[in-house]
Amino acid sequence: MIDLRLLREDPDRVRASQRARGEDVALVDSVLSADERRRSSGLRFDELRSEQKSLGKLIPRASPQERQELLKKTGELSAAVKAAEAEQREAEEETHRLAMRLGNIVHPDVPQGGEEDFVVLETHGTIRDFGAEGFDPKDHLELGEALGAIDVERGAKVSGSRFYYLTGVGALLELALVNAAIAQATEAGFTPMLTPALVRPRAMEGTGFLGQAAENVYHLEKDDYYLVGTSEVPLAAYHMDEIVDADRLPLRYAGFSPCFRREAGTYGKDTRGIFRVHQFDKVEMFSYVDPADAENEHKRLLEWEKQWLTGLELPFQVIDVATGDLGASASRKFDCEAWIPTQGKYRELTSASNCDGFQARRLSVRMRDGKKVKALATLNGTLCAVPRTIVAILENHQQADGSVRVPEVLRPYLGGRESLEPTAK
RNA sequence: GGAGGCGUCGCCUAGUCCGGUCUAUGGCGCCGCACUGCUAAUGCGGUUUGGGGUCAACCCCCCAUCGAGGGUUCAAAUCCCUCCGCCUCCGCCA
Repeated sequence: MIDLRLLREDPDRVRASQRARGEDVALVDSVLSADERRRSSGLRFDELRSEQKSLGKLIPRASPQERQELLKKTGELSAAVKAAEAEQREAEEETHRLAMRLGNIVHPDVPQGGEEDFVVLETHGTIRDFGAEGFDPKDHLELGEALGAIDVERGAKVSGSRFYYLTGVGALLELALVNAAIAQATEAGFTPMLTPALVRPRAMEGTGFLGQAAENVYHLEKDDYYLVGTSEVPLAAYHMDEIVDADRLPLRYAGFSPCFRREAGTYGKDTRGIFRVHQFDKVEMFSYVDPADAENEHKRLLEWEKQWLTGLELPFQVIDVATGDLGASASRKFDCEAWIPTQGKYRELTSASNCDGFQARRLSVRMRDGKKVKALATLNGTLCAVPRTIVAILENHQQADGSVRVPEVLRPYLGGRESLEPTAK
């Protein structure tokens, strides 16, 4: 939810933001008028209720005639109060319902446009020239199958398309990645967290995933649980309804959880291998900070992601995601995209979002700064989304003989192994 | 799945049987002031959150808030109903 006070003071800014996102601009005025109705109906209720209370207090000590009179008056007031209360509540719900549909205010530096209009901020690492090395790179699935690391056929047999098994060294590789990622995050001061994968509607809605993103969320109808698409959800909701003392900030958590995504509307996209799947594990960084520190924290998250990818020796670029591709809750988003040799392009591996107070207001997470209580800022950034990282590692570090070199940072977590070798079959 | 208990403004807690004097008690913690040669002790005052009014700001005022929602009533922390959460015991099961 955006700051309604800001909306009242500077509606044009909110309109501009909605327009940039490609969302309904008229919604801004609907929210404004609903909010005005909320204010005036609340005022009326407060007055009536005040009168009713003060008269009611006189009743126990009143003389019999006075009592008759008072009962008559308060009886009439009672009906009026009920009506006013109903109207107030209705206006409040309407305001909330409409306001929840507004996306976050977009940061002024975000490039305008859609998915293709991102701006490349940085490029890191060197793309290998396989031609010069004298062989054609194999794709991650071919490599993974030869290593006995990935089994998508049985994944499909058991669970359908976009499911997979990680087997043998594939399973070990995931565990190594997760351990290495958690180690890096812990070193940086994050608290490691294992989080629930099933959450209630409020957590899902508060994090901003039940808007346009709703079609990509699994829902267990019988129990009204949602399967999280990222541990961002349980981490954002972790401090729901709490007031955090300013001197405890920043709070940094590194969540590890399975992630579930319906991938609706992606038919035919990335169908081969494990680049785009319905279930995967991910290590996610999540920060609660003072809003004044949010932009700096955003940069810090990005730096940790770059450190991670650099350690894995992957060539990648950093992009500033355009307005139309931000998602509801981010005011700005940096993605790190790793080079995928067989696709000949950079693909998203990590994503760092600054949500400002958007999630915090929806989830009622606030901070106490001296006497004042205000919404704090939340940010999140991927550290390691396992399958995509495996894709990038296999393809970028493959050797002519079909083996895969293990980057040094991972070796301690793979029993010192320096390369993954194809299994004889 | 079955039985019982509990949920009060940071934490603990009084109040609920018997509706109004609850403007929710007291303690701890915290903040301010005073005092003492110093951080201690003591005294006094303050200290839920949200919405609104007024305001340059502070102050002040009003309304809501006793897990959530409904009901009864002129009036609900208190009575009734539903739901949620936590705890204990039993059964079953990783």
